[in-house]
Amino acid sequence: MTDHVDRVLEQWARERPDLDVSPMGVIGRLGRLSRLVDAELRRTFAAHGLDHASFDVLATMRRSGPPYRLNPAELMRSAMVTSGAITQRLDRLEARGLVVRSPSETDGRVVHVTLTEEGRALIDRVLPDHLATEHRVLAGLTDARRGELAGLLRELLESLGDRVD
Amino acid sequence: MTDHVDRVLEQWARERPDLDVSPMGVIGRLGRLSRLVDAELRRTFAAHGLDHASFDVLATMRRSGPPYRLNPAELMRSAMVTSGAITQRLDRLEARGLVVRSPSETDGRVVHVTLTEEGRALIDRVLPDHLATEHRVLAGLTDARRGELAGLLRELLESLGDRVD
DNA sequence: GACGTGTATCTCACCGCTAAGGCATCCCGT
DNA sequence: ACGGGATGCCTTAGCGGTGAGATACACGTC
Repeated sequence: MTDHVDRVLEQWARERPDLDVSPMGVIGRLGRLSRLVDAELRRTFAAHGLDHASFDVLATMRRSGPPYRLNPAELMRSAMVTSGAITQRLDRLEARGLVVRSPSETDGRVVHVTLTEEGRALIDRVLPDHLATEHRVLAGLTDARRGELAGLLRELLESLGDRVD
Repeated sequence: MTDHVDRVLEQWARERPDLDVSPMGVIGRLGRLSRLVDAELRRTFAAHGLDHASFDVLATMRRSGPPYRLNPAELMRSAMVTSGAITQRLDRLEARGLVVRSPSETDGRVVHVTLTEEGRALIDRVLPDHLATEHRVLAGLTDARRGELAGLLRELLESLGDRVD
């Protein structure tokens, strides 16, 4: 009963017994899991004509609550991508009529991004499907194990500076 | 003491109390952690003139042991990317003289990829730095917590079909 | 020994992200 | 009032990945 990473650790132990490769037990698995999960989520997004990047922006704006308005800078921090990536995401979403950009009246540097009615309708349509997919992905863990995992991941995130407040 | 994902869960609870967004507690954190860790590892790779893709191929070949020879298909399964991605990775590595491709003598479809002496020297030079970075990334967890986390991630990976043997 | 199915690799068009830099605007100390 | 640093957003070149498809070869079956 081993996974791919156990195999990798065995190989390193044989080839480079002088090195301590134990952190790969966590980091290697994080990477593989992230790829597997993303691939799974991607199919749900595609079924609604979306990709991960577009979904992320729409979801971030939706959960911010009325009036569904954020700035590119806020979206950038939330998504952990560069400003250029946000500009391009917004270009695509705006071209599809899912968001609109407008200049701020109080700060000439700032742009308001607002979810359109179609954007809000789309994300509300996708969300239940998306959550069903996420549930399915985690179906292999009991609720208790899921709670433990979420707690450990939060600990690690906080130690890396992913704090709020 | 909350992280970004706790904030997200609060927002959804306010905006869509009808939905069970609990799986985001795991999947959202997985995604953020993966991005943060990748960004950290990238800097170490860059310091040696590498990127994640190149490092991954070189490391896979190195840990396979003498004669440091694998096929594109094996690299593809290990890296979980498409065949096109492997072709391009090998093109780049071959152009730098870090691997060589040669036709199989026994199967006309198969290509042998072999680590050159420079390739082996490079990966052995990068590895200690890379492992030091991985250690640093996990420094916020005790050994016991790291073990728990690795175990939970393996459980989830196995439930998603990432088994060997 | 011809055929059909499956496997291994490569090709190519397209897509999203990064990194670096540019420009406009705001804020603050003097 | 003003100069300098910070901030917000956009631009662009280049890179690595996907997805669909092409090509070549292997192998079992009739």
